[in-house]
Amino acid sequence: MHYDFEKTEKKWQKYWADHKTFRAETNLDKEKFYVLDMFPYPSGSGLHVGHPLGYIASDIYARYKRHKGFNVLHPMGYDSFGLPAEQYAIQTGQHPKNTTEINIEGCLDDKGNILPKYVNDDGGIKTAALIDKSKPVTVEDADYRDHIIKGYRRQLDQLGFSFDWSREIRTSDPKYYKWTQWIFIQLFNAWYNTDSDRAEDIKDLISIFERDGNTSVNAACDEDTPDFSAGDWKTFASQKKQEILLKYRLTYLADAEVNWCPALGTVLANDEIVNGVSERGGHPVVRKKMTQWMMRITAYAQRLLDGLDTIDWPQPLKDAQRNWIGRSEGASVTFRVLGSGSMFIEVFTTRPDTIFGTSFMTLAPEHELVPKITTPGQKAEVEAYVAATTKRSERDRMADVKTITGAFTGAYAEHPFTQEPIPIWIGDYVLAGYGTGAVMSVPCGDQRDHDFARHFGIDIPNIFEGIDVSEEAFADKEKTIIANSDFLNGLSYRKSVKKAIAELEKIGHGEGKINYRLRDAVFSRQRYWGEPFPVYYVDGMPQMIEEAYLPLRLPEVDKYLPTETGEPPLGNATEWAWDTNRNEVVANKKITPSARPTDENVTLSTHLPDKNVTPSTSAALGTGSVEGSLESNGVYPLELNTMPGWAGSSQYFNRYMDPDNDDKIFSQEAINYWQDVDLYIGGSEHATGHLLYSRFWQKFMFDKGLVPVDEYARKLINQGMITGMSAFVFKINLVIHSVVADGVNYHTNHDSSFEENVFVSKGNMEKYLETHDLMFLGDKFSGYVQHELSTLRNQDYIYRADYDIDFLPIHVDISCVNSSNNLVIESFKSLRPEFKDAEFILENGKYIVGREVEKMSKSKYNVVNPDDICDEYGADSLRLYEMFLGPLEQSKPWNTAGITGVHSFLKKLWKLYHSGPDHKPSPESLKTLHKTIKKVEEDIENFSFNTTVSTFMICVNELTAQKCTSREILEPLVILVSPYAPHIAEELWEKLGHTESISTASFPKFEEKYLVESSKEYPISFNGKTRFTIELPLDMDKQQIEEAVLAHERTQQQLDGRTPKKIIVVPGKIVNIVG
RNA sequence: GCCUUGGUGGCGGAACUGGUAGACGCGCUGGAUUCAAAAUCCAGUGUCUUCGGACGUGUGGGUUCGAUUCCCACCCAAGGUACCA
Repeated sequence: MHYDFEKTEKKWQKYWADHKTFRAETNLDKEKFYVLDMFPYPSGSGLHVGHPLGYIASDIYARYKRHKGFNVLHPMGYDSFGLPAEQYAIQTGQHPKNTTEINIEGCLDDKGNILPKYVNDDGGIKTAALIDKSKPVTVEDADYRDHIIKGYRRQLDQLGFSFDWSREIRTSDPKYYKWTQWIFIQLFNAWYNTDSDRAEDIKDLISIFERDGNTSVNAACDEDTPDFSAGDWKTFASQKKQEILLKYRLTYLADAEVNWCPALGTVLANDEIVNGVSERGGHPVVRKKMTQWMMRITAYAQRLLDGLDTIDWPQPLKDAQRNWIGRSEGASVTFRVLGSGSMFIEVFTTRPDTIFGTSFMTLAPEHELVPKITTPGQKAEVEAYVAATTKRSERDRMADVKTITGAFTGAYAEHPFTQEPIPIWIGDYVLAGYGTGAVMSVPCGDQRDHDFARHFGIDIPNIFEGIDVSEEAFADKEKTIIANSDFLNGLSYRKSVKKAIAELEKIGHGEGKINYRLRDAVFSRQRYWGEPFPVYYVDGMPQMIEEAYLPLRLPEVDKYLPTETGEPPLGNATEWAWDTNRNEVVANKKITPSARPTDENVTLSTHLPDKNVTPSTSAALGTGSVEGSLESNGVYPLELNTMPGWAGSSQYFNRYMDPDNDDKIFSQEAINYWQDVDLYIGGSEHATGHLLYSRFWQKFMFDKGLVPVDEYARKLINQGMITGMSAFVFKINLVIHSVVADGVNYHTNHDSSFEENVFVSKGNMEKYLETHDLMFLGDKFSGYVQHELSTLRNQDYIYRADYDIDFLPIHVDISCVNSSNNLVIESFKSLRPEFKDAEFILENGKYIVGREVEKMSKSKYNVVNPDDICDEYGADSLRLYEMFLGPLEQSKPWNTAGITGVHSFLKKLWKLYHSGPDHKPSPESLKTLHKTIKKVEEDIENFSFNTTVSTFMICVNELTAQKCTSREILEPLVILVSPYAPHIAEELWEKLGHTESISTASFPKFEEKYLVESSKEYPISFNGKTRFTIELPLDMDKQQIEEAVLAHERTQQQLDGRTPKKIIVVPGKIVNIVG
């Protein structure tokens, strides 16, 4: 009976689905274990072999925990809002809802036939259902399956994962995003009390305002929040009160400097920008002021930092988050601007101990005081400089950090201690967005200040004892001893910082302060395919839709682009107004007349002084009628922005615990039982995005008393990338150039290049590069070169003619390359028609391609599809092989050839269970089994899945050699294997006579007694180098071992008459003879 | 520049708290089986060698009876981050 993996795998996948084997239920009698994967964005191009790596690992762990008796929650879903579906919609008009559904469900039925709803009347297949849109196909085409989207679900199912699909969630499903909107409302109705260090209800804040005003409130709020008394509060109009409350809410509207990406027509968060361009598409990003929803994540900066100490996450990931939050300890210091009366410049410094070394101050060019303090004489220069910096893009400024630029404002500040005047400069090395946008410049202690001072000829006073600072700033805190600094003289760094802060506080010029790099997160996106905000505007002020009327569903639109007036795509909707009487979405035309957006009232600007605010959300910011107004009919414009991609992923892990609950985000029973994620597996690219935002929301939910713990994932593992083995052909790139003499001058012409495609085999290319001999590049080509050169050289006006050759590597599809790196030229030509006339220069009759490890991607033609691997070797082989490839967290290259190793292991395993009747096990077999149990259990607990696979191989090799057919061995063994290769395990389990699934069979118990040995092969080493081994009984003591070893003939031979100086005996381990 | 992770055969990778470096698999070589191929099975496979052995875990030092493992300095690669005051 041979191993028919196809039949076996289909059979058990069906069994698991039919019997709902992996359905998780709250079960108070069993200990819970929650294993979570980062849910995927279902893209149309499907999975490649790299994608399932983490899912396989988590599945193994989940299955292992079931064998260990845990009640395991192992859910899966889709992060299904996102840009690709929207861009596809813009191109084709297909509704993102439909393409998303097809990407998940696929468009085939169980038998592989295309579903009728994806077939057009003419028999063609609707484009959304195609992988390759360039090839229209019909159902009659034999190979249509190659062009059809198979669907994420089907691709996942074929790998035999033990997901509880009854808990599936999709972020774009209104039943799910209802709760994303709900959390948004909770955040809106909350403020952060710094005294209690938690989020509290906004109603409580209003009570405080009514009682005491805001002067006694210690809260996370906007910088520009004015002070007011209880009396003031009572006199404020409703609108004014709402404006003030917005400055405290955990999600708030503000006109912020945002990263605007014109090409994508949307703003981007900091973590969506890489090297100054958009992460998606690489488009330029500019700074722009826009009114946007923001998340007050900065309120949680310290707790996000502290929480990292309590969770078992990878060090690099924790470091990335710490870095991103960027806490620095220091002091804020205020400097009075001389002759200005009461203007002050506030700076943040981490080195208050160096305050006596301040010889100038530098403001960011955008600093608000710049126009106010600049003297008439310096005005022209300063304005020119400010104008020049504004023109430079963020990217230019980043790229060019070496050039020192700046301008003197003509103004002076007063040193808080010495009262000396300090010149105030502006310079773009000071960033407006960090700290206060101003620094006290201490050139002796900071290299940037030093460079600036030297460049502009400013004094460099020295305040360090015994250090020369004329050439370079001195920043070594540990070696610092302060001098020339009045009361700080002679003190170390630590002491002088303390003392300086104390003195500053005494004179009211500063205080100890902690500064964070973390900024509040922009939460608005000018896109269609995202969660709508549950927000409408009355009188320009945002109002929340009542929870009972959620979800607010995405409206239908004609097109998915911004409107002609520059509004976000939702501006195209004609039914997008909120009727506050009927609590439903109604047509825009019903909006209260005065609430309609007009050109004059588009800004929310009563508290927003800046004139440059872009009305990107003009309808959203329209003036609604005042409450109780006579003309109000209660219909108001809805918000036109949608939420960013991370909104839906910030609480999904909790929703899985109770995914169908329509009354609550989740029941308290469910959250109290399942608590938190025990193991979370996913990519490290989410370090400063999803993994930070979700921790923030979890802490908020914790403050609200909705979740029992404030960190949601105890352990996190970043799976490494599986890279592809790209293959290249090398195209000859020829340039012939000649130097022309016209009697007076010489100039170089690039006369011609070779237009034909000639590809040189790798060996020939290397030989050419070594020898520069044209014969390695083929007769035709070298003939061409010779001919061109001699033609040129025969011309009188040519002074010199020569050529350059280099080789352009071009990716070839790895399916055209065999395991010996030979190119199958015919398949290459048929896949790439543009090269159908290309010529190939072979070596030994073959074309050898170049290989390089690269990220797997379609554009690199190096993608390996798991479907193909499953067809040829089966899911169990694929699962084992992905684990066998190397450590989970490491990145490693895929090499399909190697899979035969694990595949033949499975065949050997199968044979072991089909080779004879039950016998009593031999002691050797028991030993083999128990050392396997021990090792496998240790390895799984350490997530060392690659070594487990080797252990299985060793075990099966040994049992085969022992001709073991004993049930007492084979039954525990198949349980060990089951998490890794579940299909074959179920089949063999059934073969052993079981009628129930193996999935909850109890994990075998390791028993030491089978491993006890009576003797040991002692390695005998001389000066640490092992030379031979001697078998000795284990019960010998040191003395006996030493005697036995010294008496051995090979020892005498090795010593060659010398007397050993020393003999180290470690019983049970080693003997080392020195001398 | 800074932070993090890593560097072991032709390749992927093993090696527990310092104790026989190269497990396991791929590839390669030879053999068996076969009309032949595939599949399967057996043997070998770090380098050099005067066949005694010598040398070998990025480089150079150190600690130790003994170092891939611990310490110091440096080199290289990958990822993150950057005028962060």
